[in-house]
Amino acid sequence: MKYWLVKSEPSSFSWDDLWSSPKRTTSWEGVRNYQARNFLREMKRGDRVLFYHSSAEPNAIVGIAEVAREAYPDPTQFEKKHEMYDPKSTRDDPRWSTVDLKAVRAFPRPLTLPELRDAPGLDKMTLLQKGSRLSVSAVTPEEWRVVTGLAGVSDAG
DNA sequence: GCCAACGTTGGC
DNA sequence: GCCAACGTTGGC
Repeated sequence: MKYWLVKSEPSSFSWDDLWSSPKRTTSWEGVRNYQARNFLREMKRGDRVLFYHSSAEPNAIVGIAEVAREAYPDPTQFEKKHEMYDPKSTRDDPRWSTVDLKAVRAFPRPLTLPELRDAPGLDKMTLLQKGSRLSVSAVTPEEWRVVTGLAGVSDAG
């Protein structure tokens, strides 16, 4: 099992939005960055995913989700009227992928960006790198252990 | 609101 | 293939 992190601006889609979705699950549509897309394509059912609120008050990891469905073509790339429509993508060779994410558990409290920056063992974490804008990133098992430890949760699900 | 950092586009 | 210009992200 691998570990990941996804960012979302809560003003567009928050942890609470995920939690209140049918089956606590949503399709993670709209990723339009190749590196992030490649990570989506690597995800396996059951992989664990940290859910991060960006441009938020506070900026923080707020919960754990899991991969409920592995990568499939992002339908929004074919919808002409959709904001994320990509005229260069074809049905034969879809350019963009999405996965389904399911909320597993909320953190007891948000684990804020300053706390993450202060934590020993997270200095290499993609989220914390200067200028990192990647909306989907890989998390190492050690980083996962540190983050869930700080949050005071086990990963029992 | 500012602006550094980044990814993408397009002219050459 | 290079790289300047541009648009976007996202912390502050």
